[in-house]
Amino acid sequence: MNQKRQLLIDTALELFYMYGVNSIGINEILKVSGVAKKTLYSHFESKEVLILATLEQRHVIFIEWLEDKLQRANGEENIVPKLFEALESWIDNTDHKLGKFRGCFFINTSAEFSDPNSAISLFCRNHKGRIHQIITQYMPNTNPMIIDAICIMKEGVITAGYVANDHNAAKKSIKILKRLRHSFEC
Amino acid sequence: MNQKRQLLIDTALELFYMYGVNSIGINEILKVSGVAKKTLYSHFESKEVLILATLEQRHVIFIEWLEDKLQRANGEENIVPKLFEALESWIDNTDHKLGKFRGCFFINTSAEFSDPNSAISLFCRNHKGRIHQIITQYMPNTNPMIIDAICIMKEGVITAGYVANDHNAAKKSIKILKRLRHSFEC
DNA sequence: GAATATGTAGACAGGTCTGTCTATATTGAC
DNA sequence: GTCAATATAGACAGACCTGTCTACATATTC
Repeated sequence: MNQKRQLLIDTALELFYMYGVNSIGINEILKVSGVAKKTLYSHFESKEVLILATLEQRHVIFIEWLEDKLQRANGEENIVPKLFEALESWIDNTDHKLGKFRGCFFINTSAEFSDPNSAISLFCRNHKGRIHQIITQYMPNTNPMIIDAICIMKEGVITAGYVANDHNAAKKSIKILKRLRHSFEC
Repeated sequence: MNQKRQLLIDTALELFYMYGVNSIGINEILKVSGVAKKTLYSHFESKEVLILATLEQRHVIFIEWLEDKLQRANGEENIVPKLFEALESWIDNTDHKLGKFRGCFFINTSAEFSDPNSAISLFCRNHKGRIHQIITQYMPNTNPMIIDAICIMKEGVITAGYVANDHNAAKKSIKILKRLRHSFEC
């Protein structure tokens, strides 16, 4: 059944994101989902493959969330506020689409895998590249330096939000990027 | 002996940083260091206490490294280039003081501990606060908005360097921050 | 030289982990 | 009703984990 497969992915993503992929064992996922071990291993040949499936799932959800936010901006100069307000609502737990904030699943998962050429590390790297692409796509007339600033600061905001428990970085970023944009106009 | 204690901390820090705290067992640290298990547990009452000691050690090394770099800047406007060139050399492995680059030890370790009130998470948070303080201290006449930008981008550069394998973010940050500074002067 | 502190080596307990396997139950197609 | 696919429950193997413990060795201090 694809239902069981999906239930396993949903349960695993929830637990992996909240507690870290190395802290959650297969048995925990089975207990919470109520699925049998044999069923899990008929859908996923190993835990690593299940982790990759949860990364894929998170990737799809994150991009849906991001594009939904960016589409609401009217005019290119509104992309930055929309993006960073979205990040702020994620960090503040006032937006529930991405679950209770515990940093970036891709950053956290990368941190647990030391081999930069592992399938998991590569997936996380590609995810970040894809996000960069999407932001660029929504800002075709914006100076590349500003796009770079947005992408660098976005990572900083998420990291500071999780590790340093900083809830103001997003608002600060909007002001900083506004000023940077103005410096190109005068 | 404090020698054994120090050897354990050095070995543990090296392994924890390279592979992640949950991927390295006590036995691995004992094997590499050649110290007996009883000795380890006479110095550290648990693995968690050992992890805290390695965080403390990394904190001291990182601050020494950072202050050494910042002290070489002549004039406040040179702090940003010095800081981000330092980050670049860390990421590029041309500076060996912080070991082979595998992201930020504090970010990575935070990612492995889900309880934000655990001693480990708190230590990581305080470390980030201390770094913010030091940067502020070296730039007493700089606009707070620029300081915020520096701190947010610094996190972004380290994260992008590790997860996305981006080696250009530091150079880009220098240009962005230079322009931001100029926007305050004219 | 005796006493004390500090070290080594590693067995062991009790728990967790991934992944395999057997035996049985349920479901849907024909 | 029968057959095949898909599910369940959970024992089990073999490995690894942290932390305790015993027995013995070495080094320092008095």
